[in-house]
Amino acid sequence: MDRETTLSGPNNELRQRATIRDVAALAGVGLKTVSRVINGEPGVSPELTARVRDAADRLDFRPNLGARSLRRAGGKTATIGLLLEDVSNPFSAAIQRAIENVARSRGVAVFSASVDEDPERERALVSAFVARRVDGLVMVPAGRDQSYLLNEVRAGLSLVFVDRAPAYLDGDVVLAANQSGAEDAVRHLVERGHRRIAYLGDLLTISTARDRHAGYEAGLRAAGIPIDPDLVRHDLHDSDLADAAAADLLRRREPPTAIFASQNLVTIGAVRALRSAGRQHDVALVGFDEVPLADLLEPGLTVVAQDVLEIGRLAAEQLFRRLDGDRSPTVRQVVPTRLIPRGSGEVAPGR
Amino acid sequence: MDRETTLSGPNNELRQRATIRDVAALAGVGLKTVSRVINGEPGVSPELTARVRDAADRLDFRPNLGARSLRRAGGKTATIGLLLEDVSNPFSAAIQRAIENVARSRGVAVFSASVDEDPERERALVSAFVARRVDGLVMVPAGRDQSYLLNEVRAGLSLVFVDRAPAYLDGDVVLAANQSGAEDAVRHLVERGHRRIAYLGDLLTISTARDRHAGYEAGLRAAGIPIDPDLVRHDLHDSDLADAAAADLLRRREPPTAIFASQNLVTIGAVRALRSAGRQHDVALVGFDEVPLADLLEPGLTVVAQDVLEIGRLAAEQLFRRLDGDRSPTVRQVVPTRLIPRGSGEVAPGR
DNA sequence: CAACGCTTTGACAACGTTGTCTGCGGTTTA
DNA sequence: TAAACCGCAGACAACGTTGTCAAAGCGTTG
Repeated sequence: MDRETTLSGPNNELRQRATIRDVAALAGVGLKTVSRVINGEPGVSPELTARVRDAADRLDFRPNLGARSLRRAGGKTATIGLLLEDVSNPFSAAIQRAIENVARSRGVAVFSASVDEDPERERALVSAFVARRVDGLVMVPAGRDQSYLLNEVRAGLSLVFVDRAPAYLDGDVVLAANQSGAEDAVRHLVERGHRRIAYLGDLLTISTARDRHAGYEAGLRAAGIPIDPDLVRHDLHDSDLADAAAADLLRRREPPTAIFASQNLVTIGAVRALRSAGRQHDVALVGFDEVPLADLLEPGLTVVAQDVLEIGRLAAEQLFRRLDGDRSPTVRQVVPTRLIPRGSGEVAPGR
Repeated sequence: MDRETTLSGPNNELRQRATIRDVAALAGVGLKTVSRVINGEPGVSPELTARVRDAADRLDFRPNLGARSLRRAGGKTATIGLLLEDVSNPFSAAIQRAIENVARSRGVAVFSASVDEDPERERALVSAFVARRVDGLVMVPAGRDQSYLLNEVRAGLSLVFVDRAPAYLDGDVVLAANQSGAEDAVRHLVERGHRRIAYLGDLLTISTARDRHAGYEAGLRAAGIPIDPDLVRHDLHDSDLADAAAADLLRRREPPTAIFASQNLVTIGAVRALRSAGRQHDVALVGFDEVPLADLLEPGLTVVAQDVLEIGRLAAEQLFRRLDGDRSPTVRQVVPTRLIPRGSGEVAPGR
């Protein structure tokens, strides 16, 4: 078979993309008639409809959505933007996928971008998406102040926050039960006899980290265990920092008998530190958020799992509800977490 | 501090977004003058420039990029599309991130979408992106025939393929050294004395899977080992299928002493099967492509790693080269793989 | 048979922006 | 002193599409 087509062949002249005008000319009808056929509007005779369809096919006509949304009332672009922490981390990736699924069913295209915890980048990306007139935005806020978005919202932008609540702005949010999930983790450890439970947490600028830390403290308080500030480490934003912090804790005179790691990468760092010290079977570990292959480690990794796909799905649905005209007061949706025991969280206090 | 802003407050009327016309009116100048200031074109007096800037700020003016690209010559939208297998798998996510990094530096926004190995969806997504007039597309082809893209390319769309070569279309490609990487894996196992080496592979419709399979066969041939079709399993597109296939192989009368798993999820399935059978220290395993936490498993997982970020980066750079007007013949860039021994691939043949 | 109504069609303006071109003062040059 | 030129400003058309409206054709009604 000889169907191979080559871009450098003689047929390579770049002909302009056909417009509605070209189609009209070829079909021998007026512009508006073509427009009507394309949009399936009624009131065009079967004969002309066929002629237009044929001409459009022949010219490989593709309506220009940009031009359309410029003209159409409301100016919807059937496009949304997604601001994530980092598209390549599994949490962000799962959110993105869930949102894509909902958007797909509505013929809406999705821009996505990584904010990398940089407030300036957050603003720049919002600006870039607004310049492209996205209908709405799903975002994980990074900065400490989202009030700058008010103007956009007034101008008609719909907005839903995921994973973290916005600051200085009232908006729809979908997030995990961070505090109660962290409390569950601590209770789980306390029930197994632990009293020296360390906390390893992400950047304190991140509201989710603060919530989980609050849950950690609440869990200890509920058990009547005093909080030992020496067992608490914040601002561990990657797994190397977490590894180092955990290693440091393990070297203390009175090391913790259990660790609560409040995030993905932090958990991985803690696993590494325990491995290096050969303590993975002595010191208990519960992580917040699922880790890939957690069940294949030894011991299996006990985690407080978030239903990330559900969080993404709810966020997308809330966004589309707003896009469909829902003007009711803002909503805060909390998705429950689930503690999954796999071994590491069931290690008893040693000695 | 009382900066909290509420979307349901009295200031909530939706005022239209300001246009260049509003800015011109407020500044008391002509349209074109505003346009010049926005675009930093020379030839506007400092005084008027200041007036326009001020008016634009006051109205929170954001130029409409859609309208701009409609008018501007060439009609570039500073937007590209990305078609991946599934944004939520680590390979796709890494590609996406690498491409975003390059696009970011050029002020280009990125649409992304998951094709899920569905050729119809591939076409639908291309269509959706073309309708939005993306300047270019980076894609992992899913269907068996990409010749339908020729019309788009003629109409000026730039196109780069990643991870797999297109079929029936000549286009730029960036991919890993699939065949030689697979050969390396087999050689590694042969050197440790294995002769019964199983192959677990992804869908044969995927060119990458075919290439890796070819590498597997070449590796065996080079070692003078006859190919045993009973040790070869294709079309394992998720880790459950791979798990089942591996379990089945292990139950055979003459089980393999080593397994080559030709893809991410397949490798994970194989790990699970070895674990369930308690054979992870008897049967060697080498996977193609990195697996998260591979170093934390026991034994550590030996893999042929692809430099995914590099692949993504090269693809994006090639795309932008095309967008910048490069019309040279199409290029095929092959990124070398690297075998990372971590334990599972160094298990000696048993008994 | 005039008046009306219905269906089908297309001319035209407009969406927000920028490329082209012309106009206006003022200066330099022939 | 006229001619040419400069720097600056804005009027206008156009990009590809759709909303509005009017016209044309044709049948129905009083």
